[in-house]
Amino acid sequence: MKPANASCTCTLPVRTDDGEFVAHYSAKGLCGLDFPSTTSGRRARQAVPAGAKSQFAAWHRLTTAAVKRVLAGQEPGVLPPMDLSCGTEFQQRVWQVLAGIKAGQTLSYGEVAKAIGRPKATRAVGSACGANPVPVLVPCHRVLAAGARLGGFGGGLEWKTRLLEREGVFPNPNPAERGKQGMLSVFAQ
DNA sequence: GTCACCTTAGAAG
DNA sequence: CTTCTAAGGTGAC
Repeated sequence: MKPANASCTCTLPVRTDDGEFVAHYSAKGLCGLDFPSTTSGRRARQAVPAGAKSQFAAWHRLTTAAVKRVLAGQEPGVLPPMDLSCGTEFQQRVWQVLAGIKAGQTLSYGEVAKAIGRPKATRAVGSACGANPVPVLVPCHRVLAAGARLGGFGGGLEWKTRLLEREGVFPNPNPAERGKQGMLSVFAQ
C-alpha cells in the first residue's frame, strides 16, 4: 500500500469492530487512511503539534464517525476536510467523482472515465482508484468492472467485497446492470 | 524507453 | 463462452 503523504503532520488511530485504521492529517485536512494491518501491532504515534491539537481532534472525530458509518453500510455523514493534493489532477478528478457515489450505488471504471471527460482512460481510472490515499471515505470500492463484475482492489479484495455486501450491493448488484454474462463473476467463476 | 496495473469494447475462434 | 488486441495515466526500474 502507498505510504502516507509526506506533508502528513498528524497520525491517529481509528478503532472499529473491523480493526484499527490509521488516519493521517496534514495542515489542510485528512490526507490518508490505512486499512487495519493484521501483521504489525505498531501504534499510530500521536505527533500532534501544539496549538493545532483541537483542530486535528475535531477532524478526527468526524473521520472516526464517518468510517464507522461506512463500515455499517450507511452514508458517512459529515466528512472532515480532505487534503488530496498528493494526487495528480487526473487522479483528483477521479476521486471527486468517487466521492459523489452514494452508499449502495456503483459505477463502472468506464463510467467514471466518461464522467471526467476521458472515456478511453478506463485503465487509468483503475490506477487512480488504486492510488486513492483515503479508501472507505473516498469510496473506491464502489467502482466495479463493466457488467458489475468485481474487478480488483489494491488494498485487498476482501475489503471491497465486505464493504459492498454491507451496502447491499451483493449478491444483487445493480438491477440495471444485470443481464450481462459477467455479473455473477464473484459467485459463478 | 519499457513494463505492470483495481479496464473495456470489439473482433475472431 | 474464451482469447486476443489496442488504448490511457502514472510510477517503478
